[in-house]
Amino acid sequence: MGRLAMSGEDNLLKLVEADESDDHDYRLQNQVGFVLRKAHQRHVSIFAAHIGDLTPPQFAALAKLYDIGETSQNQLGTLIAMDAATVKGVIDRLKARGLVDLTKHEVDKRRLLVNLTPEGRQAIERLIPLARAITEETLAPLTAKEAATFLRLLAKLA
Amino acid sequence: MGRLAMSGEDNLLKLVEADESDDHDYRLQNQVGFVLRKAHQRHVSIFAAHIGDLTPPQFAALAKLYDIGETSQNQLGTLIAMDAATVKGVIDRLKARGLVDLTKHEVDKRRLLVNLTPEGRQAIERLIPLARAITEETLAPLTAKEAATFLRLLAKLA
DNA sequence: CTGATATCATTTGCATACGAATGAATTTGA
DNA sequence: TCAAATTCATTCGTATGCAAATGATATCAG
Repeated sequence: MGRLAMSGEDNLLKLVEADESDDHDYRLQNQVGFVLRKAHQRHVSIFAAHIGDLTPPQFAALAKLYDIGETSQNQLGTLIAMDAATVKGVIDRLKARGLVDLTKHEVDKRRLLVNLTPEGRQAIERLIPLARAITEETLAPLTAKEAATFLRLLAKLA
Repeated sequence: MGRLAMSGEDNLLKLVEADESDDHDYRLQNQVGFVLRKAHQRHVSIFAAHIGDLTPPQFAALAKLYDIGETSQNQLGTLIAMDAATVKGVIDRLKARGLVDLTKHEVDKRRLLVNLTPEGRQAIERLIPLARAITEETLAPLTAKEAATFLRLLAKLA
């Protein structure tokens, strides 16, 4: 690995100018972090175009609750990759909209149990078909084979 | 495309139970947006471990200025994929730390020109080698061949 | 049993990220 | 030329995202 944009020629010059040329070989556009950030931005934009009244993290919380049922706020955060501070805000907003409700764990008084309300269940069932379309549109620049490869490699990175 | 996690068996049952089974086939972990978000989180974490005193967006701004020299704030935002409101905050913080300076465009009085200070130049030259290491570590779960494939497909998505 | 640890949740502070509204300056087009 | 449209920058509001500190509760070890 190392230099990503260095042609085969001009090696002598590169050696002579060493540091400065080396730095200017660095291209932001080729760095995985920068492109990852842009790809994520594009996906969020596609998501918003299909589902305007819910953010991807809010959707993730509902979808996970629909999948596994009642859990503690912290456990839910672990499952959808949010730290405690972030998940609290997401759940608070879902609660304010009546999509989840919160109850204290009877045995372990530290825990806050989160569950879908009937409205929340209805919402996620309505949204899942849209989410399938969002995934498809996000992957649309790739062929089916490329998409499969991409998802496999992305999963190894995440 | 469509259903991502449906086995070949149970098709009759699926048809009978239709909607409910269909919804429960949806797995958040397989959705490109969710995995993209997690991969991005992991990269930011690796970045922070190597470069603690600068965020990836701040680094991107410095790297781009180092690459192209003075530009307007808006143009810089376009080049590093940030909207006007976001880039303003990033530049304000870099200015507060003395890494960039701002001057008014003499001809077009709407524009705010951004440039590296000597300290900013020194900082980015020091950081670029670390950024190369960050890219390598982020891609470490992949073989060299996989990494090349991944970057090619990711670029098509972004 | 009890002091040390660990876990769950909350709060605060800071940094993206973006939509929408606003104001200033420039460019366009009839 | 001059009104309309566009561009650049700023501000406000809302929503992640994470580190660090705090408080309440639970578990563990001696």
